[in-house]
Amino acid sequence: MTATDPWADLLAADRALLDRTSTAERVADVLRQRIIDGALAPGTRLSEESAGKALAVSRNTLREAFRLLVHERLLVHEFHRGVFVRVLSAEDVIDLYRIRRLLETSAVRRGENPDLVSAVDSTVSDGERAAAEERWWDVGTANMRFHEALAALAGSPRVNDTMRQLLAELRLAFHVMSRPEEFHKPYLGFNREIADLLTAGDREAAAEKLDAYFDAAETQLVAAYRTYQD
Amino acid sequence: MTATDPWADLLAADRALLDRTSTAERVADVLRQRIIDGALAPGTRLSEESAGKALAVSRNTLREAFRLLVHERLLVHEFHRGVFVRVLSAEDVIDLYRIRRLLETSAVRRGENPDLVSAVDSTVSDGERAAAEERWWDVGTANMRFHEALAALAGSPRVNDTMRQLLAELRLAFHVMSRPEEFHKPYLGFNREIADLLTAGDREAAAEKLDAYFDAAETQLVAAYRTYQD
DNA sequence: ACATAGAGAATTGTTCAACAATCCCGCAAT
DNA sequence: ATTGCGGGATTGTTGAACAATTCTCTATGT
Repeated sequence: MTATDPWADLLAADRALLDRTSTAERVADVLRQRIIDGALAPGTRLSEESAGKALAVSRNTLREAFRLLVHERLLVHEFHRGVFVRVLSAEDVIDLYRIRRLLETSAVRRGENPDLVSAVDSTVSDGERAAAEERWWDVGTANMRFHEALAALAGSPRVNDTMRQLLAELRLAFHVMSRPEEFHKPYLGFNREIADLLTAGDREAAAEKLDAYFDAAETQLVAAYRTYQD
Repeated sequence: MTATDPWADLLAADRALLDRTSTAERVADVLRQRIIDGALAPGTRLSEESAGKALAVSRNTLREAFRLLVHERLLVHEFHRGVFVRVLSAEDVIDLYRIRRLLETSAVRRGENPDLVSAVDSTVSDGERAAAEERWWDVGTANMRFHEALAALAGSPRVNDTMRQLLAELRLAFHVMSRPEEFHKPYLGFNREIADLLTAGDREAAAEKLDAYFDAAETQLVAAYRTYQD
C-alpha cells in the first residue's frame, strides 16, 4: 500500500463508482429527482405505506431516505403526522437569494481557474441553444447549472454541495408559479454578459453585474411568488 | 386561525419546544455533542450493536441518527463496513477555511444590524473573561461563537445553519492537535479589534482585518495539522 | 343547523427477530 | 510472501408487532 504503485491512485478515483450506495440513498435519489422535476408538488404528503409499496422498500429503509431529504430541506417532517414536500414561504425565497448572492458573488470575485471559467461559458451556450429550440425546461436547467458553475469558481467542494442543495430547494419555488418555463428566459442575456466578462478576466465587473442580476431576479421572483401563493 | 389572536404568534413560537423530537434526533444530538467535545475521537468506529446497546435504542433508530450525522459530515459511512467519526484531511481543513472566509467576510461587509453587532462584541468579552481565568476550553468555545456571530451578521437562517455545521466539522481538526486548548488564545486580540471596528461601524476595515486573520489562522492550523497527523 | 365528544380506523414511532450480503481474520497450501 | 478458503462477526434490509398519536366520522345535545 506504499507509493510504489502509480496506477493505484487512478483506480482509487474510480472507487466511488464501484462502492455502491445503499437502498436508502437510491430511494432518496429518486424522490429528490421527483421533487425537483415537480412530479411531487409542494405540500404533497408522502405516506410511508404508499411510498414504500410504490418503491418496493420497507418502511425502515424509506424512513432513512426521508431523513436525508428532510435534512436537505426538500421534505418537512411533522411528528406523528408524516412527511410533506416542502412548501417554501416568501421568506425562504428571500433567504435563498441572500445566501446565493453571498456565495456566488464571492466566488466570482475570487475564482480565476480557467477551466472553471470555460465551464461557466458552456452552461450559457447550453441555455442559448435550448432557448433557440424553445426547450424551456432545459433553459431553466441550464440557468441553474450556470449559477452552479459560478459558485464552483470558489473551488470549494463544500460550496459546491451547498449550492447544489440551495438550487434544488429553489426549484420548489418555481413549481408554485404559473409559467415556470419562461421565468429564466429574460436572464439569458445577463448570463452571457457575465460569462463574457469572466472570460475577459474582469471578475470585478462580472461580480457587479451578477449583483444587479440578483436585484432583478429576486424582486421578480418574490413578487411572482407572493402572487401565486395565495 | 385568523390574525385576531395576538398571543397566538407567541405560542406558535413555543410550539417547537412542545412538538417533541424523535428518538433518532435526540440520539443524533448526543452523538454530535460527544464528537464535538472530543469524547469520540476521529477515526473511532461506531458499531451498531455497541452504540445501540449503550443508548438503549434499536438498530433502526440508531441508523436513522447515523444518517443525519453522515449528512452533517461528522460521520463517514462505508458500505458494509460501518460508520466512523470523520477524520479530516488537510484538504478538508483548507476547504473549511475557504468557505468560512467567503461567508464571514461577506457577512461582515453587509451586516449592519446593531443587535447582531453587539452579539459579536459579547462573544469577544466572553472569550477574554475565559482567557483571564485560564479556562482554555471555554476560550475555544467563545472563539467559535465569535465566528458564528460574524456569520450571523448576514441575517440569513441558512447561513447560520451552514456556519454551525462548518464549525462543528472544524472541531474535528482540533482534536488531532497536541494542544488544542491554547490554539485559540493568540486570536483573542484579533477578535477584539474586529469587534471594535464593527461597533464603530467600519465594516470594510473589519472585513479586511478578518481576511488577515484567516491568512494567519489557516496557515498555522494547516501546518499544525500536517504535523500532528502523521 | 352546528358544535362537541368520543369511538374506531388509520398512520406514525419504535422495537425486535430473521436472513442475506459482505467484510474481517486466521490458517493452510503453494 | 502471496493466495485461497473457511468461519465468525457486522452491516443491509425486510417484515411483523405493538404503542402512541392523529384523523375521521358518527352520535349526541343544544
